[in-house]
Amino acid sequence: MARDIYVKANMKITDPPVLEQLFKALSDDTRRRILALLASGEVCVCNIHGALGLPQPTISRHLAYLRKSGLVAARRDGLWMHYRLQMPTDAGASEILKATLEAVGDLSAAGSDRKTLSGLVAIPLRVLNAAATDCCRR
Amino acid sequence: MARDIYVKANMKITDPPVLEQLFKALSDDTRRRILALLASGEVCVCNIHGALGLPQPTISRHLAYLRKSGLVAARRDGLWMHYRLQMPTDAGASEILKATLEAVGDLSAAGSDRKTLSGLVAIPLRVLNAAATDCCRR
DNA sequence: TTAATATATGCGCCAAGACGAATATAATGG
DNA sequence: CCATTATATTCGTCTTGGCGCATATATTAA
Repeated sequence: MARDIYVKANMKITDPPVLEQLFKALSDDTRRRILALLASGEVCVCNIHGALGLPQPTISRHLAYLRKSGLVAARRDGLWMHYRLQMPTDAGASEILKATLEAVGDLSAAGSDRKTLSGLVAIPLRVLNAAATDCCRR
Repeated sequence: MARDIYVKANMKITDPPVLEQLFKALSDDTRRRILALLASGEVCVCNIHGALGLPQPTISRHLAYLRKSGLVAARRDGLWMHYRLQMPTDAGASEILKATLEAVGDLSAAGSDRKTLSGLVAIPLRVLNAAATDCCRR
């Protein structure tokens, strides 16, 4: 099980702009809270708004930022917009995001957000917690 | 400056400011190249300057930023300042940084920087590569 | 002391981006 | 059609932080 140390021929190609965008997206606390929430599954804007307790335009603008960064995807359902996590196709970026979700998921803010969301959508907190934990391990 | 908060009996939680600073630090390409270079070991400012091919004040200011972020440490040796990586004490931040170093280390820019550094310090490229690869696996 | 080298910092300018407040757009129902 | 609800965007303002350029500081040697 010798490991190759002369690796240069087929280097993985993480695009610098991909990392640039990723880290800028992760540089905001509100966006990290949103991503941590979406780790539990698809959530509609009004519930993100309700769970985080921040102004709706603020949520909307951060969601737009995350959409442009390719970290979330949206689905319209009548009046509601449901957002979900979208893991980067790039392997390196994906690993970084997973590590981030794991770290952020343990924050008290994330736990509190999930708790509030649990009340809003009538899903048991333990289910949301389990889904969030599961998300970063796959 | 406190880094960790202890909420429940034995549950360590990442302090938000730690992640905030980490991601801001990682949001710059030059800083990521510097960190990737330091993954090979301690490097003096003039060699970082030489390897990246960027103006010395630019390097110096980014190093100051990384120092304030707690990601690098400096050691003076006569005229020279040697910088080295300093892994965050926070477990979550540490995992994120490791994943980042692994992704960045595979970039062609990082490989090229190590190659130039190899010429400057007369250390075989394969040694630098091996050290960099080793750094993010521990 | 002065000179030389290595490193750090100050200044001016500029772009990204966060926020509050107001408003615009989209979809549905009456 | 109009009203309502959900979501998105625009505007003005402010802060952060990047860069180039010049200069300041630190250390060593002559």
